[in-house]
Amino acid sequence: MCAKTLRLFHENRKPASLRGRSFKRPNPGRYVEISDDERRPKKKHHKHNGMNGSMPNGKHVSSKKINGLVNGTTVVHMDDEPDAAPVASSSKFADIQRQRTNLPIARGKEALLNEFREYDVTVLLGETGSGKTTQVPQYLLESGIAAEGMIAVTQPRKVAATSLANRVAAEQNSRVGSVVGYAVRFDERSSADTRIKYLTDGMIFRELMSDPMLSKYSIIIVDEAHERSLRTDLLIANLKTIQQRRNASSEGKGKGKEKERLKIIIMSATLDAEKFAKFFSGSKVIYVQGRQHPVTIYHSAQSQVDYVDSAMRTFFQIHTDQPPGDVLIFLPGQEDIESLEKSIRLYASQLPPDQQEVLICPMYASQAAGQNAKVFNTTPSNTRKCILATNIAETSITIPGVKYVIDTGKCKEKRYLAKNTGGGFDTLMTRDITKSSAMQRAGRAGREGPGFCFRLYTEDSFKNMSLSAEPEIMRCGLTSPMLQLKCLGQQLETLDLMDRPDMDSMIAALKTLFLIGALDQSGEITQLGRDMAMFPLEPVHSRAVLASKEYGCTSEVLTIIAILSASSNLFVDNSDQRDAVAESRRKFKHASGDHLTILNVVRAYRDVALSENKSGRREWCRKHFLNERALLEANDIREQLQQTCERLKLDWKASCGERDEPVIQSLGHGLVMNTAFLQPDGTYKQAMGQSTVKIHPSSVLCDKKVPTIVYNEVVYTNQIYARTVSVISKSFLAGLGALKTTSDRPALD
DNA sequence: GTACGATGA
Repeated sequence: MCAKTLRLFHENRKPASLRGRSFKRPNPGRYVEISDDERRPKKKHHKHNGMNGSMPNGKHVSSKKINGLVNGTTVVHMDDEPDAAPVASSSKFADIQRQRTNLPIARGKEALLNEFREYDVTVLLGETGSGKTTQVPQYLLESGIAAEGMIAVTQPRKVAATSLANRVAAEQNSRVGSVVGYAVRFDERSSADTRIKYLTDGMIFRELMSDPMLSKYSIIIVDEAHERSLRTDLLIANLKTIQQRRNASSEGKGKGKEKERLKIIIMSATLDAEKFAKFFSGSKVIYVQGRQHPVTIYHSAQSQVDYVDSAMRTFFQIHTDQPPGDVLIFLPGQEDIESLEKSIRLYASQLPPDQQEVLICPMYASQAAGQNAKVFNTTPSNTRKCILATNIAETSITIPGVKYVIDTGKCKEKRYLAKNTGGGFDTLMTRDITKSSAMQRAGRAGREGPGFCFRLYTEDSFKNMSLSAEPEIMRCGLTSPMLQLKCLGQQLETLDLMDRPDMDSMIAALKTLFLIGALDQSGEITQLGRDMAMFPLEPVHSRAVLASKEYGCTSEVLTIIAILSASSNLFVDNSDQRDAVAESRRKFKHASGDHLTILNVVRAYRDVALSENKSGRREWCRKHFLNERALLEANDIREQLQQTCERLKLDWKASCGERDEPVIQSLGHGLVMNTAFLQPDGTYKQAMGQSTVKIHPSSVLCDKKVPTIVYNEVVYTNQIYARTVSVISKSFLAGLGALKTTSDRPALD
């Protein structure tokens, strides 16, 4: 390959437009197309001499320019004014209203409303941000279709729910929390006046527990349904039966009962529409045309084995040949981001001095928040920003100024491997992205003007990609959803889902729930199980909290569980400074293992928090390689858990002082199936399963050869590793029945 | 002898 010219990109002959090509309408007669006739005129592309140029490593790359629009829309820029003044000055308000009427969806307003009036379920197709998510709820409210009920708009992510509510409140010239409100975990703004409520799908699923018919709402809009998040799938399944019951009971009761009826609107990207339409028989599919700046897509001519190296070469090709504009590179994970950062730095330092500077911004969820925020800083003059990001930049965060996207075509995906013993493993594997993901990534180049996307895979690879990701419910552990459904009197096994998970995963979840006492032998939920479902935690964790009552150590257990269930890791890890990280961790080390080590860290942080200000605390965390975000989030979680404890009459202040046994034994009640005993070769054999696990090298117990262990989770990489490990006494395990043979347990299948 | 895609309650 080194001798001959590497032709990286080739011409993509047809525009990758969705309309009429990739997207086939299953039944054209059922569709209403609402589009603007005079589409935004395509701007003439800046004429340049193709993409020819020599790369820093001497390799020659060439390709031709093509035209092509990626896919719909994105006209409303949610990030523009997330905190617009509640009562805007008249000119600003007029400006907002002008923007509203300029949206493509505005022209179809009356046609849309007619469909909403007529059909109980509508599937509304169009890209995220086309205006449908902000406008449709307002149209429904203003037209009176919602009657006296509320309109719920569900979102898979918290930031989306809050920023949408802010935007729509501004459009209604009101303050968030009055007519337009939102509800996400740890943050709610709504009042008796609230008619449009943006909330996370997890939030509305929780509401089912106290209001199984969701009677407050007359219209429920499920947005981003194509993402098929676990909670969206569960919500959709429930909405179907709720609607059947509500609309059946409101028949023949006259007009006054109109608000009891429920209307459902499913909003999705254009792929996969038929599945939703099929699931809701009698639904109407509506297609909303959107618009976006054109994005020119290049595919590589040959498949690229080393995508990090290709990304580096492509970046410099853009940097040396192309007009200003920031570059966004999609990579699967932190490791690749770090290695690409190094090589770009190395080559950038060798560029001739008349070249623009390169500013590299790595971006991934586990990175410190301050580092991630750097992408939003304005780029210094004579500098090109190069953002190296994971999937976080695909949906969650929108970065302004991006004109070029480099797409490696890879992402990481978690998968749960069910074991018939109850506990399974999570694995994280790098895999090819899907078509919808590829289009979403390309679309990131066309938010502010015409853009370019370089795909480091061939056009054939693109064609062979699956349409959209496998629904989350098919690839994750099910103990928590199964328990919540049991609480609602439902069975995951028989629920009318769009996709049903494997039997193995469901059996594993049933066994786990039985072993921790949430279900009895016949699979019925126990009182203990109902108490467990009250906590916003994984059942194995809520079991530990409940067990702490007998041991008088709820305070300690809550602290540990809050950290374990925070979304980011407490210990930051940086491959360069591994030794320093290990050294600093030793200061907090507790002989019994990682759980009490965590407790030591939180206690130390609390002491620091008493004497230091915000920056002092941050500095202390940085010095000790601790993720302050995890500590802050855990603090919020702990407060929420305390409230749940109060409802259950559980004294959350109960403390066992410096004793460690009570804490570990409480955890043991929840993590029964996550126990193992030492074998002669130094590995551990699971007490409840056949697998052999090793203690993860990051554990304080690694190489300590303690006889029996309890651990928070297993991750399968090259080997099966137990993470967050503590010593547990053998007699305690025997008492739990964890060392008995599997034949003692009743058959659950 | 070493993992860390993204979410959510």
